Amino acid sequence: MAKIPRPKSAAPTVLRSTADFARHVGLARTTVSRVINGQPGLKQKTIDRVQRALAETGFTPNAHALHLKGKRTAMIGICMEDLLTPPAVRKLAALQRLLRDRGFSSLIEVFTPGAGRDVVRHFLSMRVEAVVFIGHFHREEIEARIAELIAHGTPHLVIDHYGLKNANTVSLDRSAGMVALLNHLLDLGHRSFGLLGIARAPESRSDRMTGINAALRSRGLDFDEATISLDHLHERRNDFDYGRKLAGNFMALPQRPTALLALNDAIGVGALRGLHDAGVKVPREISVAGFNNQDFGSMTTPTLTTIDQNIEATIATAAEVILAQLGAPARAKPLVHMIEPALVVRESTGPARSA
Amino acid sequence: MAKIPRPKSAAPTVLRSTADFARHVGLARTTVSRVINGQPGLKQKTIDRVQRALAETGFTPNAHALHLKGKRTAMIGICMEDLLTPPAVRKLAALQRLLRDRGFSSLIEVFTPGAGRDVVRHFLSMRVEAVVFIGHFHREEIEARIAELIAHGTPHLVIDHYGLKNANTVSLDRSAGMVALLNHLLDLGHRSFGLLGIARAPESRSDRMTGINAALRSRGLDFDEATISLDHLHERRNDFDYGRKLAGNFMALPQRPTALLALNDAIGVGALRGLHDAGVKVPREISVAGFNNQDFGSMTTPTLTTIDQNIEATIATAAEVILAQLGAPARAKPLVHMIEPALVVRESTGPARSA
DNA sequence: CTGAAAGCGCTTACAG
DNA sequence: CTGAAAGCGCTTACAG
Repeated sequence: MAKIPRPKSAAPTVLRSTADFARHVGLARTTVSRVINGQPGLKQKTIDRVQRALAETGFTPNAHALHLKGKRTAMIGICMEDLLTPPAVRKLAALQRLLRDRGFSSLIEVFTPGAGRDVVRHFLSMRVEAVVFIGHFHREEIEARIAELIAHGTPHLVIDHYGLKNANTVSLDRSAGMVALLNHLLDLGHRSFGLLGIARAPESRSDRMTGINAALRSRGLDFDEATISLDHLHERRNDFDYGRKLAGNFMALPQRPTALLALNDAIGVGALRGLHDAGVKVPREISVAGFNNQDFGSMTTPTLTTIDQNIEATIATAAEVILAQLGAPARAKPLVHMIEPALVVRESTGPARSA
Repeated sequence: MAKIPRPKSAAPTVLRSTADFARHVGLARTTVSRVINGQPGLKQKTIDRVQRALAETGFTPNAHALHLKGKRTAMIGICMEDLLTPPAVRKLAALQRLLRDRGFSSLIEVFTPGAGRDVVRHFLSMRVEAVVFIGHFHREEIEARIAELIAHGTPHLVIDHYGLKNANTVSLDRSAGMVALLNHLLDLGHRSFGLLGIARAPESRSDRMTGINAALRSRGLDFDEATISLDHLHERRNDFDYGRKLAGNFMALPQRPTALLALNDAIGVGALRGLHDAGVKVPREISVAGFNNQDFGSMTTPTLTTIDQNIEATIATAAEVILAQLGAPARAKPLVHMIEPALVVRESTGPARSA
C-alpha cells in the first residue's frame, strides 16, 4: 500500500501513542501516564501542561492497550433478537442508558438465526464483562450460547425469553397479563374469545395460554369451548396486516366470538382496522384487546385496551441483576425474575353484545 | 480483593490466552497461532487437533491484543441522536446489518447533549475505523466533533442532519418532499395550510420551509398568506399528543386552513385523532398529511397521506460512502448526498372543501 | 520529576 | 514443527 503523505496543515501530526504524545509535550512517557491516571506527587504546572496538550491534540490512549495492561473493558455485550420490534428497542434504549450512567458501554449485535455463535464469540473476544440477550430466540441455540458463557465464566442475562434452562432471566409475567385481561373481559360478560396469533405458539406464547386457561377455569369455563383460533389461515406474522386479515376471518364465522385477544398491539390495531373495513362497530359489536401498550394504541379509533409491559421495572431489574454479577462468584442457581404487567383499559373493550 | 476459588467441575479451567491454550493442546504457541491464522506449511493432523480443541474449549483470542499487533479493529462507531425515534432506529438496524455483512461490527452510543465529546473520545480510544452520526444534533457541538474527527484522520458521515460545515452527509431531500406534498394538495384545490411543528425551526425543518415556499411561489401564492402556524401555543414535542392539541387549536380558528401539514406521522396521526375528537371529518372538511411513512399511518381512520424517506436508499448510500473512505486518502471536499423521497397518497387528503 | 524495564496477549520473522 | 525474541501501546514498580 502506498503511503499517504501527511497533510502539511497547522494541525500537529496525528498522535497515535503515549510515546508520540510525550515527545510532543516534551515530558517522559511515565509522567504523562501519571497525569492521565491522576496519580499523586506531580507538580501542578506539569499537570496543567499535559492537560492542555491533551485538550489541544485530542489524544486518546488506546483502549486496547489499556485493557491488556489489566484495565477492565467496562463493556457489556447486548444481543438483540432484532432492532425492528419497538418494545425490544425501548428496552435496549433504557438499558443502554442505565449502563452508560454506570460507566459501561454497550456492544450491540443482532442475533441472526444460526449466527448466535459468532456473536457470542465476538463478545468474548472483546472480553465483555457480561452478555445480555433481549428478545425471544431459538431455544436450543440460545441455551447452547448460555452454556458457553457459563463455562467461560462470563455473566449473562436474558430479557423476555422465559423458561430457558440454566439461564438468568428477567421476563414479564405474561400469564398474569392474560389473567388480568381475561378477568376484565369476563366481568364485561364475554364468554367466547377469538385468539389472534396467541395459539399454537412458541414458549413466550404458551405463558399466555396458561393465563387464559387459569382465568377461564376460575369462572368454570372450558378453554376449548370458550376460545377459537384461526391462525392456521395465514402465515404467522406480527404486523398490522396479520391482524387485519384475521379479524375479517373471524367476522365471516357463523358463530362469532364477542372479544378478540391479540398477541400484540400491532395485530390488535390491525384487527381494529379490519373490523372497521368490515363495518363492524368496536366495542359495541365486538371487543378487541392488544398487548404491550405501544404508543399508537392510544391514537386509533377506538383506542386500544392493552397490557403494559412495565419496561422501566424490567430494565431496572435487569441492570441490577447484571451489575450484581460482575466480579461476584458465579451463582449455582439461575436467577429468575418476573415483572408484573398492568392492565390498560381503553375504548376497544366494552360489555359483551349478547351477554 | 479475595481470590475466587475456581470451580472444580469437569469443564477445563477457563483459557485466557494463547499460552494457556497452547499448553492445553500440547503444542507451541507459535503453532497454535499459525493454525488460527490459517498459515501454510502445517500438517493436517496438527490443524485438526487445534481446531478440535478450539471448538471444545471455546477459546477466543483476545481482540485487544490482536489489534495491538496491527490487526484492524473492523469497528464502526455509530452515534445516535436517540433510540426512541423509529425512523432513526430503522436506519440504525439497516446500517448495522449492512456493515455486519461486510465484516464490521458496530459500536453504538447515544449522543446525549453535551456528552458528544465523551462519545467521540470513546470511539477514538477504541480506534474505530469511522464514525457515523444518525439524527439531528446541536449544530455547534456536532461540527466541533466532526472537526476533531477530521483532525484525527478518522472518516465520518452524518445521516439526516443536512447542511453541516465540512461534514460528509447523506440526507433526505426534505425540500423535495414538501414540494411533492404541496403540489399534491395544491392540485386538490388547497390554498391555505396549517403547519404543525414545521415552522420556527432548526435546520432540518428549514429545508422543509424552503420546499413549501418554492411550491407555493410556483403557483403564485404568498407564504405568509397561505400558511399559518400555531406552534407557539405548546411546548414543542414530536409526539401524538402535540398533534392532537394543535389540531384542536386550528379548529378553533375563525379562518380554518383546509389542510394540515405535520412535521412527522406521529404529529399527523395525533392531529387525525384531535380532529376526530372534535367531530371534524377528514378529508371531507380538512386534509391532513404526515412525513416519514411510519407503519401506523396505514392503520388510522382515515389512513395518512405522507412522504416516504426511502430508508433503504439512504442506508445503501451511507454504507457505500463510509466504506469508500476507509483506507482512502482524506478528501478535501465534503461529500454531500441527497436522497429522493416519495409521496404516499392515502385517505387523509382530498379535495379542498371550498376550493 | 525522569528513564529503563517488565509484562499484558498476541503475531511474525528467525534460527533451529 | 518448536522455541526464543521482538514489538504493538500502555502502566507500574524501581532506581536514579
